[in-house]
Amino acid sequence: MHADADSVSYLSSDTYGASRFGEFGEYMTRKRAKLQIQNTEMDMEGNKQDATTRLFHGLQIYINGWTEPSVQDLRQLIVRYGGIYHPYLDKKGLVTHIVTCILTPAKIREFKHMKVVRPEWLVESARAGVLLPWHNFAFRPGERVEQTQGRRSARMSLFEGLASQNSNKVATSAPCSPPQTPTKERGTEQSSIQPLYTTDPATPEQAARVSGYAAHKSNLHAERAMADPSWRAAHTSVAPDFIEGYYRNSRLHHLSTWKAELRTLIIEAQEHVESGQAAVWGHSGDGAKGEDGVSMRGAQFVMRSAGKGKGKAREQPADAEERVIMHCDFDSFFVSAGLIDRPHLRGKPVVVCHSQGNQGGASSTSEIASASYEARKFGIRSGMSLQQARKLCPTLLTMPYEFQRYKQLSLQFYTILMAHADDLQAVSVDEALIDVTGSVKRICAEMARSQDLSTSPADHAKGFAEAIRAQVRKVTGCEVSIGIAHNIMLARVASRKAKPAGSFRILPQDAQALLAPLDIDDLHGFGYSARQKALERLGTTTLGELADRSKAMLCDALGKGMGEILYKAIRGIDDCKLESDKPRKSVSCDINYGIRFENNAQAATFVSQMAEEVARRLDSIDMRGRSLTLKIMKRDPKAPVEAPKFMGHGLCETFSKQAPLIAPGGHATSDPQLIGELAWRLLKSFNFDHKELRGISIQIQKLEKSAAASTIETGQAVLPFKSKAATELTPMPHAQSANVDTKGDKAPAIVVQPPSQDDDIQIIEPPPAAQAKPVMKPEVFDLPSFSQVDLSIFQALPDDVRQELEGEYKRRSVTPDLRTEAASRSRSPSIPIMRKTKITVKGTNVRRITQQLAPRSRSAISPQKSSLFLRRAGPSVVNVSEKELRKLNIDPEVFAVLPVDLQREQLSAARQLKRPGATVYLSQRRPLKPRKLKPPLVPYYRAPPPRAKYIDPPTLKQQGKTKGEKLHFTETDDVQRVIEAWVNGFKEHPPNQRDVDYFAKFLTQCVDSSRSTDTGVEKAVAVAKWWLVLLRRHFGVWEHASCEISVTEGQVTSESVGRAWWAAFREVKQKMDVVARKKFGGCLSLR
DNA sequence: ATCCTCCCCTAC
DNA sequence: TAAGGTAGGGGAGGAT
Ligand SMILES: Nc1ccn([C@H]2C[C@H](O)[C@@H](COP(=O)(O)OP(=O)(O)OP(=O)(O)O)O2)c(=O)n1
Ligand SMILES: [Mg+2]
Repeated sequence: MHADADSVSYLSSDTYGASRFGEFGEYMTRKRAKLQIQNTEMDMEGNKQDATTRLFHGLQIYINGWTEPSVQDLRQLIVRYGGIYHPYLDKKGLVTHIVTCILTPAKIREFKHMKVVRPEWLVESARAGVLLPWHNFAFRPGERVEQTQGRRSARMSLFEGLASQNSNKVATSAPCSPPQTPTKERGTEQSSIQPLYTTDPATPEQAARVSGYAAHKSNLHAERAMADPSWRAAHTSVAPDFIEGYYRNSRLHHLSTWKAELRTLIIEAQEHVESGQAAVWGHSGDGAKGEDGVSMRGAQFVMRSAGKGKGKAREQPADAEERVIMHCDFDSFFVSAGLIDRPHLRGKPVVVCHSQGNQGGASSTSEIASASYEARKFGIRSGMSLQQARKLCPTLLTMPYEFQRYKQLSLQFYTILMAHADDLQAVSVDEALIDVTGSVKRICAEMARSQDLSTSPADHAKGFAEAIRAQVRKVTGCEVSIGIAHNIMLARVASRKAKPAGSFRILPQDAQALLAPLDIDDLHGFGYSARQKALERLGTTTLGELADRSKAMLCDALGKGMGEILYKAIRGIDDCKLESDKPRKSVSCDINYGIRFENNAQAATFVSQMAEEVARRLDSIDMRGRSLTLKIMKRDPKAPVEAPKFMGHGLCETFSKQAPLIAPGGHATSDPQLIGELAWRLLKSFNFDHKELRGISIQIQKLEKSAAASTIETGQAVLPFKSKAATELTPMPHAQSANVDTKGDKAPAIVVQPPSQDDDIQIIEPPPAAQAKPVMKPEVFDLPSFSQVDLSIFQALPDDVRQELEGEYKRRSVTPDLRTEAASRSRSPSIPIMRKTKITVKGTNVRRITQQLAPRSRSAISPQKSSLFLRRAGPSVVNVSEKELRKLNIDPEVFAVLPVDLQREQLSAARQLKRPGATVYLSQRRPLKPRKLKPPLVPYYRAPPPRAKYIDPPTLKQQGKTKGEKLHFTETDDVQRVIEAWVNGFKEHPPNQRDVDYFAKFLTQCVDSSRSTDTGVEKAVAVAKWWLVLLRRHFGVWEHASCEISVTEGQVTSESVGRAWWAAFREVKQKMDVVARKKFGGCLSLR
């Protein structure tokens, strides 16, 4: 597809920085030619999309009895043209028209006040390409015509409204929309009820909107199951491990958790950039808990430039109209992810839900998380129950959840976005807002210079978006769509317009016209309730009609805040800024599913388990709270004991109560005991019957950073072990055998080295060692405590610096025990010890050095410690003057701490680079000023893209030791060199399995041979980390790729090579873990 | 006016 | 079988 090639040029030209995806480079020379093509194509983008696919938009049709054409055909027709088909008439409020050929007298009476039409209406309208007046086709029983009046209010859909400026998308797709604002299936303005897609409505009002939902009916499956005491004991809230199992399977839980994690990662990345820490290398060990690779914790992103710095004023206010905001969102994310391993299902109606197999599907209340665009043509949406969907499409196919994969794809996605964005707001696992004002500006400037073709900025913004899309597609195999505009609200509107698989830009001057046909709930933040208020109090819900209401009127109807937002939105205005750095304000744990208690003790136990869960979450982010809110869902007296939804809460009344949460000293707390007791007290105060409880939520507010955040608690973990063996994976039903990731080892990796293009600098990657990350992920054993500081490095510091550091540790009541590395705490992770304080010794930022000392860096740097670091204050061991270093923008202080080989690497790269514009990440002595223009980069030259030429690769054995027996790399130094040579030698080839085995054997022996001493393990871990560093350096992007290694003959791509290396890595890591588990009861953490 | 509590709403 | 979680904006109405 040419779009691909063209867009690639945006990222790969020397103008924007070569992409790390090697093959992009080959496009460079053809840049201009391609631009021509691109421009031509864009001219044609005005092509009208087949607007007829929205012909029946807003229609909700029930087909009565026998018809000609058949019901099946009519249903296809309806959904094909954007209408909604109702298999039942149980929700008359939803249905706009009844189609029929024959009516019994009873039916005639029943339908007297409804719009009853003949099938020809649909057929003829479809043929005409326009919706004909329905009354011309009104059904007349006998001779008599009962003329129902009313016309379909032409509520334009988002897509109709924008049809004429459609982007390059596949034209045949049905419209789509997010769950809360589904394509407007509601019909007329007077009586329409908005369908709600959920499987378990909590109020009668909601229930009335759910098609096929009868609130008074019990779920028979559930009744039967609940009648069995042993089943209850095992599968409801009284089961001992209910919470764990529940969360493991809850998509919404994962969604929420990922979002919070992503926000944290973004904040961390910003902090690093701002502190001059540029690229930081860290990575995840494995999800410490049974979570097993689902957590994003430990991942890291590298931000291209400091976002709107906290505190610092944003450099250019950037004329509001000049901002370029992109809303990037995967197309049917869960489905797309699932299709990666199921290419045969592409193009079919598919959904992701728990219920698998087509057996129980007919009556399944399983909720659909995501529907393919093909499925959407049938009217299937996120949130629907499977049974409901099956009625709409009997041939519907299902796929299971693959949470781990979603996480991986998301990290890859974010990594790419981070490389291009000036600022980024994480919206969801599959969705982000990015500010690319600076990038686009640069592109425009460069384009204007390099060719006198004066193309408009719009073209470049769109081209840039396509380039990003192409890159994400290449790395993830999934489509994202991108909406572009000068503010967030419009970018969101644009992205919906862009879907699927497209991009779309809204220009300021077009905004109002584009918005006019939209409905109020097409706007982010406006949903059902706002729409109802607008309808009731203002008489309309379309933006065009609301445009003449005064601001006061809107505020009156919707409240001051929302009214003003709407008033502006209608005019294309949105002042909201990207929120990339907002701190969390609450932490909660909600469970409103499967709650069924038979006695008070069970309820009490459950509450205390939930309290433990919240406490865990608080600890994991080093927070404590001063306020607790308990929220309860209690069965509505009118509702059946067993809700229609299997184990759901059904119709409920909700209650909440807040109370101060106070620890003994009057302090904030995260103590599970205290939280549990308070929550239980509050629950009891309601005096509810335990049998009626259907949902419980504990929420902690008034958060404070825990004091322990800067303290080191003593704990047990000495080595970077996981505290507990990775519980065995529950492999996804469809787990690929080749996918190592789904086996025991979570891909230890999370750090995808982002392609850092888009800047006027050639691609360089950070030398892993150089950016050892100081900030430890708040993870159980991974603490940047003093005790973990590499003493050899510490001691190698100049005296004054070391003393200052010691003093600082002491000051923080951290007991620096220079004799042992043992101390470290078990839980509450810590914060970078010197996060807030900047300590300076002789003009040197000590913090940075401290960071170099962090354990992660130690091992990331290289397996060998002392030998390499035995140099001190001097500029470096390598023969270079401090002056030259400074000239090269290398901070001598930091340079000094690097291992020799990296010093050399860095030096030669910097020398080779010697491009004036290049900023070196280490050069942050000076106030890093030009934030966007000079993103902190690292003077590490990245090898050119793989070439076709074959290089006889060295083998492990060649490298050093005699082959076979007694693997004696006694010197880690040797091992390091061997690995490096190995990886370097095979950069363009997958590793030999024999070498992998050999290496695995060596490492497992290291682990195994260590008994009382930890030296063996330490060595093994260090070596593995070094390997990891090398792999990241060369194949960073593929780290999270799924692992099927499809090395089809002859087809050796950089991707297949990368994947093969990662697979090898995981294989070895797994083997090491097996031994480690046996010996130490835990996995090895490579943090 | 401004806060606090108990909601409701929205989003993914 | 199924796994309807969560954080944050905000409004109504009472306490201050
Ligand atoms: N009610 C919902 C809505 C979403 N999701 C999950 C599954 C989706 O794949 C993912 C992203 O949500 P989107 O709203 O972005 O929907 P999709 O990505 O599936 O489709 P699209 O973005 O193309 O509209 O979140 C969910 O589990 N339940
Ligand atoms: Mg999406």
